[in-house]
Amino acid sequence: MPQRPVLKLVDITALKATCSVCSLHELCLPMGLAMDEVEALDRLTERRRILKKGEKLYSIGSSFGALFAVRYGFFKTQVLQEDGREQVTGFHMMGELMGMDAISSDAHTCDAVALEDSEACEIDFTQLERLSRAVPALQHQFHKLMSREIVRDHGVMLLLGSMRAEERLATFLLNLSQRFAARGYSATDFVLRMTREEIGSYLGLKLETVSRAFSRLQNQGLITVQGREVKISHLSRLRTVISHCTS
Amino acid sequence: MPQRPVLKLVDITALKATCSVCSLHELCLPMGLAMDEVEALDRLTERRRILKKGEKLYSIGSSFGALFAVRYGFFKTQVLQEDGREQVTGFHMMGELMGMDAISSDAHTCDAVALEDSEACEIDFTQLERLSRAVPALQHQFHKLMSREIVRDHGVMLLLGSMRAEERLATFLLNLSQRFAARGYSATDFVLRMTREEIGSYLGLKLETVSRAFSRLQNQGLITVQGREVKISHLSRLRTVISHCTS
DNA sequence: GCGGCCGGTTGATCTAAATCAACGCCAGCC
DNA sequence: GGCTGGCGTTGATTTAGATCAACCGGCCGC
Repeated sequence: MPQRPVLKLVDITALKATCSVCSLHELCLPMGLAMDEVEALDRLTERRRILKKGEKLYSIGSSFGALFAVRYGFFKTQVLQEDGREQVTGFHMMGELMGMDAISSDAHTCDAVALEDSEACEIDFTQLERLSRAVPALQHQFHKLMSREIVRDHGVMLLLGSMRAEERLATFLLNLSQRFAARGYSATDFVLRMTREEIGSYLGLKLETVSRAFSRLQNQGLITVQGREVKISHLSRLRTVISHCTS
Repeated sequence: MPQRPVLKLVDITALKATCSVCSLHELCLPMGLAMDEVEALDRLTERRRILKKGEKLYSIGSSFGALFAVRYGFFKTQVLQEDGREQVTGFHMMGELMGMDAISSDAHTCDAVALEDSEACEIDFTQLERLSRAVPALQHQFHKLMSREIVRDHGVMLLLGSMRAEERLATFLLNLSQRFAARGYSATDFVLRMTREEIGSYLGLKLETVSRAFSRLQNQGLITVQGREVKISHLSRLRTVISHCTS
């Protein structure tokens, strides 16, 4: 299995417990909080949602009451248009916060679908606002996470607006690599949780184009792909693909 | 001049004054606040930034200390890549909040450029966080505005990822129309503040393609364009362009 | 008044990616 | 064990938009 935890990971019972002992501490909402503050946060996140592959965490139009933090597993979020066209707006892995799009209208504006068996913490939003009024560090961390989402989206807009297929795929792989690395997994060997079609939707490409881009990166000796298993052979050279592609 | 205020607008001295008397009340941060709460907000927004066309409100990399609310005028925000390619990430008109991308890293991640002579309120972010801890309605309104930004970006991602040129332009025009209308201006007659190239960058198209798309919409009798003056002759038919284009 | 430049339009040609199509592989299931 | 359907790859062809190029009109500065 190409994904190897490198950080010490707490055992499975601890994983089932609260923020205070959660290994995602440094990625998620509790970051930077004092012990007693984390314990207050614990009380907001008692509900867990366990999902099988393919199940929805929430749907477009459903009423908004809580944010979700990915505990383990993998999600995609997608928006759709009247005519059925859909666009994957993001992939979400452990420690990442989902559902912030719903605050503005009190209803979810996208579907969140588990791409493998997953678990998420449910964080009541009214209570989160209440607690963050009392805990400045939590308030600020929450604002940072919302802001990060905006920055991430701008990055995707740059990608969709001005990159060619190969650059898009390289950018996507490097982003995954960096996020896996931040979680203690290998930056170079990982298994994709999504289909070529989902990658294509996210990158604004058709699945055939994604497949060809994979093959081309492989022929250039930058990566090895076999289905969903990816090995990045040259992280630094892969970086140079972006914006050196052609023009 | 095709842009006619329809709402009552306060006179120019009032416009120069505080949130309490600002005509953008219902669009901006003060929305939903009680009178005394708005007055507290006033104290955070004493600084004004007046910019000539072309000047920058802030730049990529500059340190973050405040958000900005557009008072009058028009801005674009853009991100750029090492190789110089740039992407317009948004256009911002009065009542809209800018700079939220900078919270996550304490530094601005995009340039904000005035597209005409403009003015913005500077809102110290530390103080805004402090005040919003005391005023739940302000806290919630701020969260809504950040969330709206995320939703907006998802919409652009959908556009960039799955629409054809004509649909993209129609979507863009309808969005402007709706925002002008919300501010008491005509929904059908307005003057664009940006060049074809800037529109193109925002929509992921080259300027020639934007120009041709304008011409095609005009030939279909949906709009009238003369340079930057746009008249939407068939709002509802323009809406059907989106997602009915071909496929 | 004139020249130059910027922004915009339009035409001709090129090209990256979409589309159409065939095929291979594997997993799950009668 | 063989069948089926989903997923992925690859090839041939088409096409939307990019690129290259010419031209127009208005504005600014000299």
